[in-house]
Amino acid sequence: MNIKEISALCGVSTCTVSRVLSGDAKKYRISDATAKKILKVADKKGYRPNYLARSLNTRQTFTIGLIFANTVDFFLGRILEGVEAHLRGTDYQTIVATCENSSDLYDEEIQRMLYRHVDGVILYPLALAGGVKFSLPKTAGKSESDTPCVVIGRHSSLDRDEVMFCDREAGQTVAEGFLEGKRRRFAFLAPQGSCSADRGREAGYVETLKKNGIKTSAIATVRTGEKPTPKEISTLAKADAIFSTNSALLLSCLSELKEIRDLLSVKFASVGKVEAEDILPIDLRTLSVPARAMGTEAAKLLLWRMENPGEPLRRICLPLV
Amino acid sequence: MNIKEISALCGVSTCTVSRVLSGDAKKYRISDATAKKILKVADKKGYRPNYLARSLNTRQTFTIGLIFANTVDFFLGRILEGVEAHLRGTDYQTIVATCENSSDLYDEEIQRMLYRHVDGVILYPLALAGGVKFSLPKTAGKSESDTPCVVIGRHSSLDRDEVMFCDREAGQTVAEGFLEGKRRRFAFLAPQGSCSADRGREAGYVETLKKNGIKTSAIATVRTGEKPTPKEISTLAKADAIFSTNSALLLSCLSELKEIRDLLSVKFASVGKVEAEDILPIDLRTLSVPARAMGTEAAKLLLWRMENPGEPLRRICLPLV
DNA sequence: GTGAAAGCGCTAACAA
DNA sequence: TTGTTAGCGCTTTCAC
Repeated sequence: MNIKEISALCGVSTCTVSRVLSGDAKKYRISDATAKKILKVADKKGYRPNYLARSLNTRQTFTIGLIFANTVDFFLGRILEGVEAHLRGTDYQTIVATCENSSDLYDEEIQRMLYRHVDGVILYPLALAGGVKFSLPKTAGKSESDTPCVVIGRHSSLDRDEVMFCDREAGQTVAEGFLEGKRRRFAFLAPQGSCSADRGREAGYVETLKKNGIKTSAIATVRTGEKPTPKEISTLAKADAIFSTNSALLLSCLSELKEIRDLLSVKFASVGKVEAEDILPIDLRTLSVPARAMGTEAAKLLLWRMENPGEPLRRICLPLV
Repeated sequence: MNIKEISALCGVSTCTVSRVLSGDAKKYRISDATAKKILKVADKKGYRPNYLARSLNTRQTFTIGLIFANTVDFFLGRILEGVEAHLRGTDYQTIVATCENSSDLYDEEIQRMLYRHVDGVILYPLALAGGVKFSLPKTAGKSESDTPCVVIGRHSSLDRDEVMFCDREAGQTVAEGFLEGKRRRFAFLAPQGSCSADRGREAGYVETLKKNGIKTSAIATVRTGEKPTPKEISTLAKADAIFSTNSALLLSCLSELKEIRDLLSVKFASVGKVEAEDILPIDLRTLSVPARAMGTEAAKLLLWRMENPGEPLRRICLPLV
């Protein structure tokens, strides 16, 4: 059932049908009678416009690309739900891509999105190996810089609108909690890749500790890979306050840590809710990541940007709770 | 940069360009010279075909719709990665939709996918309120039944290819473990909605217990909502072996359960990995859900079905580990 | 108020 | 081996 058949059924031209069905009946001052007739027939026949054909003309595909450099477990679903919650009621649809933390895939997926003519992109960027600077996708070109894009969760070198977490503040909050608990030796635990979120949390944490008279020598930083090494575990074991940038990472270290240290004498903190928190036999404080809100805010910001291409960049920061 | 410009640059017709760039140079016996020339120019100019225009002709959009009735936490990201891993190297792209467990949204999203002319759909269906039978989406029509579709995780009333978990076997495995542990009073814990996965796990569990001489009166079933009621908790407290169809659900009950019962005297089992499993002060056995594999298998099955529309239905069952 | 006609970028039947 | 021509379903001038 297409516009042509409808027009035949109604005895009007395809273009009149198009006008009515695009909601432009008023604009073109189409008579109520014809408009109603067309709408009725279209409804009865279950007409659905072909968005491919429409997009070919309008250069709008009503698709939003969502690119995750890696899937962040709980995260991804929540962010997605947030995005969709905001997009619901609009005609936009989400295309997703995950990149398994590979920079080649990351670049490729960005290109694929552009090829698909997405109207905008939400990007959770890659965390690079330590020391490597964030870089523009290799194939960065004009078309890319023209597509509206919101960066979430981590900074990238792209100069775009952003929705971030208040990572520095989170580190600060944790440090303050540790200080109240009269701790003396501190550790910071993060995964090996470098991302702005982890760096921000570390900075806020270390800064606050130092400001309160803690010496650098009493603050250890551990950046661990898939499996923590014995050396890393023993570094952690010396601390009586451990802040991990990532709950899953912390938990994966605990089973080894408990072999060489009494866990109850340590204060823990980490980012990301832990399901079994209240029956866990440790003193753990977790900060929740507002993932869904991040999705919603990112979608909101992206739609706004699509309407307002000339406006200055916006940066939103969401507190961890 | 479109096919027309390329053709002008090469001094050939658009259709020759189209043939070469679609990889059909051989098929149409286009001379090596022209083919090479076209490829070179296209490459130099960074030509990217417009897939909208192509799809309008071919009636293939090279998109796969992925519909999640609800986001299953960890699950969603893993399934998505599995799907994408299989789709990588093909030209297919994934469109996703989540439905927040709402049956209205679920129907709507299915319609949107069809409207988008996806080439195939992977569907994680809705779990309905207790007693309600699974139903076809309200707007089920011809076009829908024509779109290839693979159902994952839970049965639906749709008669389609499926990738499921071996739920019955999982229940059986758990029951056997409990029996070895000389347990006497058993419980099964599930969320309130009814889905085939939960029913299968329950059936395998109860069946095996009964087969081993356990009386019905010694097997309790608890179907709980968001928050377990005191009554539900006290039912659970009577058991010395508790199998939950869902780890998160189990954990959410434990904090209350521990107030009225010594957790160490209970054997627990549940489906879904628990991060902190080895430092958790309970006797818990978890079965892992092969979510990524499910994604991969579903994608594989869907592509196969798209190629083989006439073949009989296939049902794949993935063991929980 | 409505319609005719051109065209979005590409593919495919039919010629040559 | 290549080109001509006619669309795919829709939007959009421009004309009446």
